[in-house]
Amino acid sequence: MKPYVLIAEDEKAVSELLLYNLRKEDYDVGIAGDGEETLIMIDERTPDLLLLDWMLPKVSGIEICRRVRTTGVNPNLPIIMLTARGEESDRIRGLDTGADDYVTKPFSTTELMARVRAVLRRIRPGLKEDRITVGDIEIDRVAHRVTRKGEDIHLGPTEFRLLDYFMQHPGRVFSREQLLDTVWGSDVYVEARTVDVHVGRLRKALRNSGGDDPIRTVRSAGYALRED
Amino acid sequence: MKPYVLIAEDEKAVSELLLYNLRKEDYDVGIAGDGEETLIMIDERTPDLLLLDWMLPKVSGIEICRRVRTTGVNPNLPIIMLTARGEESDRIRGLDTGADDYVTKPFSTTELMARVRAVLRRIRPGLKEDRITVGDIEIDRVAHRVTRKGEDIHLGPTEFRLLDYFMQHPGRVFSREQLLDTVWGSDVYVEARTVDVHVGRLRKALRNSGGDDPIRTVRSAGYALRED
DNA sequence: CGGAATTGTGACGTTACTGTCACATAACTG
DNA sequence: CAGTTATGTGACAGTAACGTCACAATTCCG
Repeated sequence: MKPYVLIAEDEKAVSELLLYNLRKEDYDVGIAGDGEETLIMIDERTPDLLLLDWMLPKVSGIEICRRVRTTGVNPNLPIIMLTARGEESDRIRGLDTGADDYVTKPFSTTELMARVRAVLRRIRPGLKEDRITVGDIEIDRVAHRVTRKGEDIHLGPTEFRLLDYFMQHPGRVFSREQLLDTVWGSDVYVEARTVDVHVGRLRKALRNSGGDDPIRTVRSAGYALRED
Repeated sequence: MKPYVLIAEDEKAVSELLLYNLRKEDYDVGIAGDGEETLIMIDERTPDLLLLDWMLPKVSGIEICRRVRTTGVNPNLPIIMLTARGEESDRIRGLDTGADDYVTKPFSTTELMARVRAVLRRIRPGLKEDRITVGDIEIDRVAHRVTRKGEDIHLGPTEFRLLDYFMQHPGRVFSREQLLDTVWGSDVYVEARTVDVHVGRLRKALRNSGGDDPIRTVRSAGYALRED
């Protein structure tokens, strides 16, 4: 199951940047805009990680941190503090209140994501990342494995990437050119018709494990994965 | 019992400053001056926390970090990296290698102490076991012994580490580069194809004790251990 | 130091994947 | 319905990846 990361952040721009990047790394994400909301959302579903702004309306980040540590459902809930302040006294206060890590705004997203991975790896060692299920098809991007109705399906590298891409955007139609750009790479030149052949191979492989064709041909537009 | 903190730091001034402050906060403290010494001291008495300089003579800090994570007596040993470098790429590399936290020199002792408290306060769930079983294969990391269906299997050091790493992440595919980084070490250069040969040897050894090939080749991606 | 064990690497045969063509089939259009 | 356009698919040849072997280099150990 995907790790659930809760963002408690007042600034819209920051929280949406985080949302975007966390989703890209395949986490479940929730956003709380102020302190009260944060406490409620933690109660509703215990996050695996809390990205917590120091300054939050209504209830401050540091107060939330303290409450989680002393009274929360999961007192060990990993917390990464976000703050605009850089003064040392505050940093120490943040860590001593029980935050596991501390990032100063403006932060680099790449670095923050690395910290997120570091914290989550600690909490859930051997975490199964990156699994997507659409209908009866499941793709495990880490194990590089595809199953349909539990049955294993062998795909070549290109077919795998193709399916992977479709499954990241179920229902959406992609032109042959788009698929070539993203699945093949923008720097190689191959005929557009090649996509047809590989879609055909992918279909064949998926058909072998029962069920009907999950790929929809959209005439004069491209292909899409059925949402189901 | 007092927590035992091991300092691995080349600079005398820094390590003595740390020693002084850690003792003041009532920790047991050990000091290792270079990489080799660090590895020996970890063997002698497993620390509760390692303060690890990035640049160490003989064996680099990052290499020690990696070894602790992949082959150490306690792969979950908390590590705080100390470094003079501040470049982002290094910071990320440090975190991704498995460091729990990261402090840039010159650091404030008060802040570092706060981080030490933060790390030690944290409870580490799911300590890595001495023994792992995947399918009919069992690996005993303490006794350095591998069995399949009860039968003993002799593996060379590299094959052992390779299998160990696979078994820590069953099902997950690793590229040759990843395997070289983690199993061989980030500082040695060997051909990627070397992995093939060792995987071949591992396969052969495992096949000898009956059963079929537990290692899955993922074309153009790498290798993985079958989960079973 | 010398033999044994372990590890690295070039060579080579084999397999699997890929892109393209040619033609068959299906879908649109008027 | 016939012509046109778009799509499906088998065949094939070129290529890259793979597994294994043989041997070289290195390390280990007495």
